[in-house]
Amino acid sequence: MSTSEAVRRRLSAPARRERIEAAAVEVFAARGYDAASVGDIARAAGVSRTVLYDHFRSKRDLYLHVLDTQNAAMLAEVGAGITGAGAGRDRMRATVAAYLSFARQRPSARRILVDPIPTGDPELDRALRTFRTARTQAVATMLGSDLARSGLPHGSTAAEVVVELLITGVDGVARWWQEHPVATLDEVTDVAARLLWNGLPRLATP
Amino acid sequence: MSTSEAVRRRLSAPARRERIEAAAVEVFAARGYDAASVGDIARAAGVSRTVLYDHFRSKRDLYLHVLDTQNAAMLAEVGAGITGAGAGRDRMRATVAAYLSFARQRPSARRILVDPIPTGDPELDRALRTFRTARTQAVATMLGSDLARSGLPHGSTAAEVVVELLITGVDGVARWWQEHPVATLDEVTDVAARLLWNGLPRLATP
DNA sequence: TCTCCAACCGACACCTGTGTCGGTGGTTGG
DNA sequence: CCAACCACCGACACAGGTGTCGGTTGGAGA
Repeated sequence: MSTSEAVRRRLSAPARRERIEAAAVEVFAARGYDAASVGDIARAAGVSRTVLYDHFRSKRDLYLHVLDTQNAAMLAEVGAGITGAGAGRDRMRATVAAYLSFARQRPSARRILVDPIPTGDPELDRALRTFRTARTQAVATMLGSDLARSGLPHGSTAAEVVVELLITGVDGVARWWQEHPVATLDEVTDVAARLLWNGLPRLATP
Repeated sequence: MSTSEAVRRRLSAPARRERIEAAAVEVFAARGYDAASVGDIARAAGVSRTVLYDHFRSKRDLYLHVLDTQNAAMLAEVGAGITGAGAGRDRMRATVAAYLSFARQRPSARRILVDPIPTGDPELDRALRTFRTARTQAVATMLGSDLARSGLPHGSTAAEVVVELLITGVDGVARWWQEHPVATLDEVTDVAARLLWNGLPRLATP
């Protein structure tokens, strides 16, 4: 232990790379892709600007890499929170809780992945769209039986509208929660899940 | 009538200003504030770049003006579509229909006003936040009686969560509709309103 | 301890965008 | 018809961003 981690100035390439990615997540989330400069990210990573180019081909390359990593993290974390079994109602509640929990712990990741950021770059927009449709698909299959029971066949307009409203609505709640952190996960989850399952007039019924 | 409108090259100041604002709405919506350049907007308005500075102090000034105008238009159009009277359920349906209709007719306005665009500029972000809370307030008062009947007092956490989920969820549907224009306003409105009023398992019941 | 790889950086070239200024010519009221 | 106003523009100065290159030095393996 001749060189403690705190004193070490020169990191190994993977470690530095990881720090750059972490910094990039924050800066991209805070300012958006276009407004975030490589200089900002490098400074946040505690390194000179050119070091970034030793690890990533370009700013766009870094961004795509960040998207990939964060999307995988989100799928893993949210997916793990969903118990496949149980009544539809409990499954819904578990999913909402998992997403809200993830969004609370990694607000920057949520923002980068979910908030619609127009970049004008075809490749970047395509990547974001791909992630989004994957999420939609996942939710659609999760709710498949419940939707079918309500007479909404898979792929129908009505089913797609329902799924879209669920996803964006819950994400909106996540955004609200981020700005009002006093509320507890339980109460927020409860209200959201009950609204979606019972409807507005029956919110009080469990 | 020596100079017809089609041949006229030199517009009056207000007319030119209006065209610049219209072009700015499109460009800002397509690329976001930071990535949209004054040159892009000027070209879209069919005019040289410097003309823009004869009408607006700066790019930021133009943006704030655009936000103001579009927000007013949205409030007017959506507000007009809401019938104050009627059962809570019908009021909800009318509001959803009004918003979806607006979003369909003016997709760029919807995008600029509602999609969360991080600019990093305090004044701009503050303006957007102001518009957003105003919208939230409007929806909250509209649903006030229904929320109270469900035991959610005005201003409570639960009430705010419900309102947030409604707004963002319906906006998500608007976004979906924009990318799937085949669906009719009636069916989309119907599904969204029924989901929010009846809950997922009772979607089929009218 | 010595050596050598690679993590790191300063300086440079280039591009794109914003905002300014002086001038030019279409348009219109007299 | 003509003179003055003002809508319009080209060219400029400047700021800030991206990506490159050659050199420097920490630190791990011998």
